[in-house]
Amino acid sequence: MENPSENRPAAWRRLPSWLLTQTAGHAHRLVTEGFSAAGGRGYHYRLLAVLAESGPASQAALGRRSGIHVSDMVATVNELAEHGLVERAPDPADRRRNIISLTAEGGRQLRRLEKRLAESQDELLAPLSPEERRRLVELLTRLLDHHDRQAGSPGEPPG
Amino acid sequence: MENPSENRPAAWRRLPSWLLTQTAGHAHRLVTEGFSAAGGRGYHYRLLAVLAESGPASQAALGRRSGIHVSDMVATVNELAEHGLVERAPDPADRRRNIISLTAEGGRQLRRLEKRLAESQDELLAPLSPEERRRLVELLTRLLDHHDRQAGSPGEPPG
DNA sequence: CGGATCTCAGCTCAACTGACATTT
DNA sequence: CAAATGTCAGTTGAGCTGAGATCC
Repeated sequence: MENPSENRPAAWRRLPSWLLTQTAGHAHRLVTEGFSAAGGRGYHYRLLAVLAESGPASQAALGRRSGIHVSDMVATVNELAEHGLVERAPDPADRRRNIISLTAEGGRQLRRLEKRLAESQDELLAPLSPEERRRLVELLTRLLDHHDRQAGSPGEPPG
Repeated sequence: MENPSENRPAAWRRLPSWLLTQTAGHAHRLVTEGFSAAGGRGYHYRLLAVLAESGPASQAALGRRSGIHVSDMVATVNELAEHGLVERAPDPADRRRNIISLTAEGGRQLRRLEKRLAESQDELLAPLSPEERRRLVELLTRLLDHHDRQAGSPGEPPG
């Protein structure tokens, strides 16, 4: 029995999991490059965005809302605070907590990062029509909702 | 200007890049768990699959066909060879090369991994109908082909 | 010599784990 | 006491870089 296919493209390159992880790799690269051009990174954007949307909060609460791990939150807040984009202040009502708040410069940086992010999305979806983009987003949203509810501990707030 | 939304879900959770990286994370977890249940890992499957499809070859050639980096190929071949799933033999025609070939036991392990992989795909796509799965695969394939051609050095063989 | 091959050590980056001190 | 919070050190896993030895 000789091997019937010496030059066939590997079968796994059409599998959904492969397509997903590979396109996600490209997406991650594009987004990272965009953020980097504005002097930021993914965690910076996520923290700034949550601060802008939900207002000042403790590091633990921000971690839950942004999906950033508590121990990574420490470094992220350090970096943003060093550049004056957020402020760390002790919570007088609970001395374990730091209250993190967005500065005016932090708000401006957030807008820069949002602009880069929008450009990245467009570059990522370049080969798809508007209708196709909507369908892709809809299918991925269904997948993500399903698996988030599946894998997240039952009863846990959906972040 | 008070903040108009204290509890809105973060905007970026509907962005294509976020949906892609998150669903890819779930896909990666499901596939890894499946492989692990059969005593294997992603690199093992990819190498065994390429060997079964293209036949024995040098480590460098296998690396190009599987997308596994040459230096990771060393460890992957070591692990598979330790379990008797592949064989390493010097190439008499070119003493720089090792010719890697699949053993019978390696073929059986490949079939086990393929079965687990198929199960993972089904679990990943559980919330989608057959028609939706086809559309998702088609859209992702278009995205991946576009960005592979975009990012891969022009003139490079498409792996 | 240039270039390919194999090997090893180490790095990156996002995510996570474990431990610890402090406070509630 | 248990639980939450913030901090630090270290780990994982996929992918990559750099260097060296060997060979074509």
